[in-house]
Amino acid sequence: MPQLDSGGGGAGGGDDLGAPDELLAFQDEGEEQDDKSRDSAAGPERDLAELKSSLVNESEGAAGGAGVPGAGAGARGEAEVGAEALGREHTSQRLFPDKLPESLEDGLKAPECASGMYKDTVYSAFNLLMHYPPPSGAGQHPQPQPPLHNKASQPAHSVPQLSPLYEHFSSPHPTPAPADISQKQGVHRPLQTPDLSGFYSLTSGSMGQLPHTVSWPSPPLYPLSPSCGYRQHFPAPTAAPGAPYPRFTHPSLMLGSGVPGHPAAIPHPAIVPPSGKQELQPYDRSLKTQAESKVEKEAKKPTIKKPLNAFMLYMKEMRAKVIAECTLKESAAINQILGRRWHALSREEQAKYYELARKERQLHMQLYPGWSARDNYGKKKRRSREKHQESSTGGKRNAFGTYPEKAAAPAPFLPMTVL
DNA sequence: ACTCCTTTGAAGAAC
DNA sequence: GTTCTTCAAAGGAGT
Repeated sequence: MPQLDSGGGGAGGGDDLGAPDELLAFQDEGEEQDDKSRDSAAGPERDLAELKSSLVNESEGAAGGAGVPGAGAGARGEAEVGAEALGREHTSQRLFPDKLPESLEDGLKAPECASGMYKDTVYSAFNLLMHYPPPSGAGQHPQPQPPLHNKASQPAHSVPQLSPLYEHFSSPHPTPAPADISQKQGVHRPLQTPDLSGFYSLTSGSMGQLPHTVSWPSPPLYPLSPSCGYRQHFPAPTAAPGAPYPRFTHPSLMLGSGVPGHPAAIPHPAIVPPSGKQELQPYDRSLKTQAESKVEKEAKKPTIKKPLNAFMLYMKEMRAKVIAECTLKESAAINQILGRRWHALSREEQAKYYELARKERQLHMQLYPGWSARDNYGKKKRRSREKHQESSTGGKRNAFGTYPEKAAAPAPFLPMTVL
């Protein structure tokens, strides 16, 4: 179990919800980090960085090239020239990871590439918002608010919404919890732990007081493939002059009256109609017979989604950035890039997401005590077994998410002592 | 309208 | 205990 500080006693207190898989991840990352700390002469570190770079570019090459059949036209257009060549290079890189083509290496280390990745990495307040919005309780505004999670209301390149856990995680001063967060959704909720109470604490008013940016610690520079080798600036109509990063005003920050104690009436994001569509309006519903409506009610019983894991949280935050930087729109390609970036993160940075995910799970468990991931089994159509087996045994990763290359060289256990 | 793609992590099922 | 499967997000592409 990674020795994650729970943020000033935040999530500690005997909470043992940490996933065992986190250990594996941290073992891998930990080895790298320890190498870094042991040898600042940049020998092993450089090798590792290059290895990571090769991995990243391997996937990005695939994303822009044949690896992703439907890769976005933009990505293809920019990366196509080098993608195939890169792909060939990568083959040799895998075999000889310590030998990175000089030209590629230079390209990867180009300042403009690095700057495009993490230089502006920011945890904007709204960026961390509302994955688990505060359930409306006492003092709730009587007028229903428009749903926040309506995709149509969210511009394609808007920054994604994340949990207030993120806020809590990032903010040293979480606001106190509202008196009652458990009066919605008809779900019995046991007592809240003091730790969790803060995660529902962001009223519309208090959120408005949050700083617009919360910075990560300086992350490692991340090399960009040619497909992401340039920087596309964010359109920033609300950017303040001289601000290092555009200021955004997220709609959710302006919900309700803006008065503390008036949380907006936002449905829990983990609860969605099976179809993902809006429920019928009362007028329409009245046209249905009772039997029909009963059947529909059964069919439309809201689905409680799984809590997001660390990587999902990371993806949710970074997706918009990758889209902007790489002019990619296809999620498959973006996810490949994000997967590589995830591996390129330092373990301290990953630890933040693991910790956040752990709290998400804890919160989810408290919100839905009887819920099981099994409840959602079968609600998606299964993929063809052949394809899935191919992907899991075809040299990518096994069921534990480890890659064959890594599995061949098990890393020694290094206790997690970050934070 | 629905499924696939693609990623990692978590959890349940199957052996 | 180990291995396999499913689902979580995302949105373009294909059926």
